[in-house]
Amino acid sequence: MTEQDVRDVLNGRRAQAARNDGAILAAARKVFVAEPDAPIGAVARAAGVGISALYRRYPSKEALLATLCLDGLRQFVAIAQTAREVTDPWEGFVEFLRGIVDADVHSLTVCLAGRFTPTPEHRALAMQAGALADGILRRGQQVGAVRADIESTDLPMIYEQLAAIRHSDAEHIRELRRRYLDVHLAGLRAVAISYGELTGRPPTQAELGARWNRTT
Amino acid sequence: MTEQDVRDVLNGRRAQAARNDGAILAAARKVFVAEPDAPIGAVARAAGVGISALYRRYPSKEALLATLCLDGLRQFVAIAQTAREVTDPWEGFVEFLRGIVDADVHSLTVCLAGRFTPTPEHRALAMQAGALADGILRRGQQVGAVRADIESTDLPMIYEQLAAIRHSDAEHIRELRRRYLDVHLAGLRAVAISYGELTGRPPTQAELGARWNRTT
DNA sequence: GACATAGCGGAACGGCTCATTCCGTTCTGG
DNA sequence: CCAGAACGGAATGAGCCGTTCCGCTATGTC
Repeated sequence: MTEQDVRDVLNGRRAQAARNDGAILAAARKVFVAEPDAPIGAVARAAGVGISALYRRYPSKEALLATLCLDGLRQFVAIAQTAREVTDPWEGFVEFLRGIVDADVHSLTVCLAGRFTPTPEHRALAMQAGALADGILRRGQQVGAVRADIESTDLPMIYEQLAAIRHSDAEHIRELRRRYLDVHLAGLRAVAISYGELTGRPPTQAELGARWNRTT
Repeated sequence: MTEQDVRDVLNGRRAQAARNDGAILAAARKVFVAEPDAPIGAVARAAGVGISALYRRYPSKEALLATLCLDGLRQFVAIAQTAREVTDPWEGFVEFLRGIVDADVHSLTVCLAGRFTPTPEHRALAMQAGALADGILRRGQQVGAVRADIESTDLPMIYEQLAAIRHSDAEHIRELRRRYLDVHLAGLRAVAISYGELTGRPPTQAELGARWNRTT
């Protein structure tokens, strides 16, 4: 058994399949985060496998999306729980938002919702996620760090706005999102307290102008 | 002639056609702002006309989009010029952003760009629009109202984020966008100056939760 | 060493959407 | 009373995409 396991790790049909499991899920995440209604063939290509390798694991596109979304929700909960451990309420709030935005969890959850029939598990996790976020927000408000006229239903709108930033490659997107999250945070800070310098650089003229250059 | 003109205004094939001109453009604006790649039939339905009425005026979907975008750019320029007249630099900056967001100009311009081949006129107007916005921003910064680490290429990202808010009906969307524009403005105000209370109400739980309720 | 088969790549299929065209009808302006 | 402008909507044809199917390979077992 041991010897076989070792072989399985390196080559062997079964090991390859196991590796494909991860590759497919990772590719799906990348593809669907970038383009929520990408064709399923794009996922296969990104994973470097054929379409059938994909259908062997998920009976339909919908099932794949549902799985992906479930992952996203779990990630959301994990991020929120980590942020809750931070002692300073404001710091925790900031870490929470940064975590959500960096991991692009919003694209994995809300942007995918509506494209598959949610299971009770989806709903339960979504509710838990909401409750956690609510707690983090309230804690920040109670110590006067976060402005009081924000409600927990405002938070998804913040993620949504930041998730709408979709320029070029993933690396650059993260940088831009962090920049504008800083603006949001400055706006969310309780009255008359500045949050600090912006991080990252704004987009360049060339990047923005690219949209006007189609010639086909 | 006079008598004929009067009749034209009330009924008459030609008058009906003239009215359709406006109806079609208005419908197209409404439809494409809400859903940038809506089918052209949706525009016809929204305008209450047949498809051929539409093709009589525009040789293709692309031509319609190009016209719409041109309108949007002109509107952008008009809004910026009005805002520039405002004496107080900060007030002018605020009015500018509010105007852009309320009129959903971003959806008419950038969101449509890439869906048609831009003409030189598009490019020229886009450049003029950019220059105007740049001036409004700089003026706000020079008097210390707008934080200094913002650049003019940041502005389109602000519109883009706000344009991403697309819940339910137009009325409600405007309210929400104003609310979050307030957050942005608070974040854009120069250090240690609060911008004021949020306007509008956040989305309700029910609105947000609707995304998890698909059962098909 | 042979074979049943898990796992796979990718072509083929069928349904659907959508831009565009076409045709018969209606009504108007002269 | 008619030529034709204007129109509504069905027909067309292309393209996209989810899903299925088929032939192949390498593996694990007897």
